[in-house]
Amino acid sequence: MPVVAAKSGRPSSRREILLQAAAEVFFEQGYAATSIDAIIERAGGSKRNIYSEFGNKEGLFSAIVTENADRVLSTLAIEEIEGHDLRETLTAFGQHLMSGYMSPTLIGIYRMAVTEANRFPDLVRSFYDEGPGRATSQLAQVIELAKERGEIRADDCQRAAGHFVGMIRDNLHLQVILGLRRPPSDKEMRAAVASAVELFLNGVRSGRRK
Amino acid sequence: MPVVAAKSGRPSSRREILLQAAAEVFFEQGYAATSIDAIIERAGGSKRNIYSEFGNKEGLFSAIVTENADRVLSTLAIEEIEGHDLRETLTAFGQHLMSGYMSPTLIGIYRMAVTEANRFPDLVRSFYDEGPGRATSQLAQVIELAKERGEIRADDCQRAAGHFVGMIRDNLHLQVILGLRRPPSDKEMRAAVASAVELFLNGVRSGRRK
DNA sequence: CAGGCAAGGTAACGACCGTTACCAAACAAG
DNA sequence: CTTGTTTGGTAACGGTCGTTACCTTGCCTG
Repeated sequence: MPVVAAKSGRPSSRREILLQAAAEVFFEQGYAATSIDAIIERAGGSKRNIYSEFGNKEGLFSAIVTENADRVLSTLAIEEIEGHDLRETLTAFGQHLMSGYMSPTLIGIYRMAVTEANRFPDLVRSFYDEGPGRATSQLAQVIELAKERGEIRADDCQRAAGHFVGMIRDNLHLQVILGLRRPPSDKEMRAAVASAVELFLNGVRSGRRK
Repeated sequence: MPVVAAKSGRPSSRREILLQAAAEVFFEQGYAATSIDAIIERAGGSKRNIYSEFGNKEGLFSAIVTENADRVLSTLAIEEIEGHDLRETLTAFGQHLMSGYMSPTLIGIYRMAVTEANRFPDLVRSFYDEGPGRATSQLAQVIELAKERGEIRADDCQRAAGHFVGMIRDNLHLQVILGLRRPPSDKEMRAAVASAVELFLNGVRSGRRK
């Protein structure tokens, strides 16, 4: 009775194809509006494939979210907490953050997380914790260190970090999520991040002016 | 052949009941996962009601979004552009903005707009334009005036306004949208707005320190 | 080569959904 | 009271969906 976790050991290329096709359809149509037939139409083969590999529709969805999320959310992390220059660290982190948020995969997962929050509360919870939540906490550490070095003043570093990631998302992210515009180019992203960093730094910096 | 705009003149209380019940179910389950039966179960009567009043499911959905949005999005507007003190204006505006964003109605519409963007592009477009878009533009005007008065320096007022509304949404809005926490209390909202205003002002202010 | 076994395709089942045809009840007009 | 009309409830229809039973195919083993 292979109900659970169908043969996760074998690295099947078929599985990858199914996941890829399913992700595309899910991201376009949403969970409820996506039919297994539509996925198979894109992936080839038959429905029997999906039910052998993932059990059912929810299993397929969970697999997509967890596997893609693990891969994409890790890019939101800061690699070097101990950056020498705060402005450089913020800029680099902001760009990482923004290109992560703007990636098609994260856009798709984000969209689904919003509407399927009631159906998959655990998935959504871990999505937030390991993505935006962790990124914000890491940034808060960076800010805390800069505060201890006396470079900035901040009452609540966690809150300040939240403000920063909020500025990074901005209306740009909202517009992309709503399908009102395409993701920004690298140049646009750099400009937006630079502007946010400037605003953030000069609002938090203790002494000198640039 | 009453296909269009079924008798919009008469102020029917029945219509209000249907809209209310439908909004609740739509907001909870999403568009695709909501059945007409589920709405009727909550509103009473029979499906014939809905099809007489709204034509079909899409018509019902459009009615919900437009009527609710008109009412809620107007609260995002700034009443007095010519505020005397910038900090006061930003604070008042930020609180308006945040309580608007956190209202159950806007949360629900926001959730649906995200996933049904492909199905209702015009609705989503006008939702953004008349809501976040207009709010940001109005704020940009306020900032522009303050800049002309020499109170602040800002390269791009539209962008700065975007940063501000981004800070207002913050992770709080994201968490509420994802169903990870309940909307903040008035006290929490005031604290978050005050913090954002402080960060924004000191990053943009030309001369003095507080 | 023969036999068993896993994998995949086909088609069907039962449930549900949006929509509408049909009918009964309420009501207005004469 | 009678008749025509409008409103609202019932039930059914066509279609789709998730899921699975059944069967064919090809492969592995002896």
